[in-house]
Amino acid sequence: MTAKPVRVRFAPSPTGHLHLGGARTALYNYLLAKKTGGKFILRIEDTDQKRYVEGAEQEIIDGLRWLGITYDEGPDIGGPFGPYRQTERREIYQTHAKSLVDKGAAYPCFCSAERLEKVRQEQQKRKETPHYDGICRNIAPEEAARRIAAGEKHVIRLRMPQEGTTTAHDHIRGDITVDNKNFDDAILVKTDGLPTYHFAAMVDDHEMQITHVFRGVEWLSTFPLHVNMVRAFGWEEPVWIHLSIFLKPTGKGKMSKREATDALKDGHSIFVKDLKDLGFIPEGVNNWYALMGWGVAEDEVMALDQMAQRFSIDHLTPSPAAINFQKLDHFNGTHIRLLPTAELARRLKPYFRADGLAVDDDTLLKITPLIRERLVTLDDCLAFGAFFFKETVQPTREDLIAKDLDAAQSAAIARRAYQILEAQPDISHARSEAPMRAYVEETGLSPNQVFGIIRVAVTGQKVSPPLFESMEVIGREKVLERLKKAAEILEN
RNA sequence: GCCCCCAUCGUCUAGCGGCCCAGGACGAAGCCCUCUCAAGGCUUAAACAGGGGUUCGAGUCCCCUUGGGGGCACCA
Repeated sequence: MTAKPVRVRFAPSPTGHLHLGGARTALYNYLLAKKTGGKFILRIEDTDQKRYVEGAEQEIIDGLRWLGITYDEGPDIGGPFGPYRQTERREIYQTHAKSLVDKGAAYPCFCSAERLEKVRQEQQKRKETPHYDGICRNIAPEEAARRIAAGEKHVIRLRMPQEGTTTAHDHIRGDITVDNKNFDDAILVKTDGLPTYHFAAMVDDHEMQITHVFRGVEWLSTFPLHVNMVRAFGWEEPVWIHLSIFLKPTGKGKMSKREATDALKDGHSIFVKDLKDLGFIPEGVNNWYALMGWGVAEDEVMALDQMAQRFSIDHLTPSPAAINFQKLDHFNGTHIRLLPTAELARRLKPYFRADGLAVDDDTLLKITPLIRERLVTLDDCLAFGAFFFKETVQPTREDLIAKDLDAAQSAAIARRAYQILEAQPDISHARSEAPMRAYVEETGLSPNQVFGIIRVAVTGQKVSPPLFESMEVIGREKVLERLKKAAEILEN
């Protein structure tokens, strides 16, 4: 493939949360730019004032930043092809619309939305495909100019060819040929003077010198329309790549609002913001959705820079992909284990803090290697390590009783463990394990039974990081104290 | 209804006419390791939607059927 530097763009509309599909489109753009030494642009498509959501643009920016998908030009950082918000580019669209009208490739249409709606309903009643009836198509330019000058409300429509076919080329799907009679004369500029997506996107992609366009398959049906527009201008076409959508885990249909809520209850989400809050790390998240639609033969675990090296638009797949949250868990856990200890500790800290625990860095650094391979998400650290930061633990009597033993026997073991450990000069892993194993030997019980009692006594839970390492971190004082308390609980 | 797209293990995918009795990953099952839970190692089960062509030869090319998805707005 070409190593020529590309100019690519992610162009979301600020109408909701940044989700998986958007993030993946952004990622592929970013990857291609990095791979070729090109530029990646963020452009905000905010021409629909009705659907505009306050804060959505910021969420997109924050989400991309968190994911590590950085852009070279964008609304918040500027760039040589700005502005990067479409509402700030009105004049540019006006100019281009005028040039198209002058060429006769577009024309003003004075039909009201109400009339069009009526026409549409009548067509549907007659079981016809709804379409614009084209009555303004043949208004003489002079008359149109007069009506515009008189202040009559109008839109600008593209004069689409009414016969023949249009063939457009998609990089992963090949040629797509459609009969031109299936197309309406699409609206380019709305009554409010703002461009529609169709128009604004084509104009901006040209103005910003975009070489490759990644977008969702929802644009595939209007693809020939866009190509016609670009050709009407006489512009060079970019390489088009239509990415498939994500299906819900069952593979039947898109994720619904309800299913998104259910996923959240299960600790998963299709929204970037949630994923962050849920304790997923960008490395894991990126790796996960990158591979839904990009086929890699082997060695699937990759960081962003490795992905950029290996990325190719020739290995993108056209078929829709069902979301698999189990795989997200896998990638997340894998990338957590790949993090250097100090870095992981740094990321874990806020989760302990949020739980109201007094975290000291020294302890945090010691326990990080102990809990690391047990984490699927960052907030799992609480389940495995919260007790390290607590003064006391509250084991239940039930948990303290080992399998096949009774309370008195278990208490005796706790007492004996106390004596053995107290006799040691310190409670380091090296010092504690050997005598304890010797004791297990002596009793004829299983390590599981004996260590189980001590684990519950010392950590307050049945599942914990390795016992001896844990005791070393907890410290001699507290370990002995907790052992004694456990014996008392059992003896009552 | 009309138009367009898609189709390999349960899921994500490799495969771009012979290298494939189809490879990897997640998940599942079993074994090993083991103080719990994990992590790790090994092993197993699991797929070319169906039918026609083209070709010496098809998962790979063409057509049809079926199934799935998307679109048919002064929304993106």
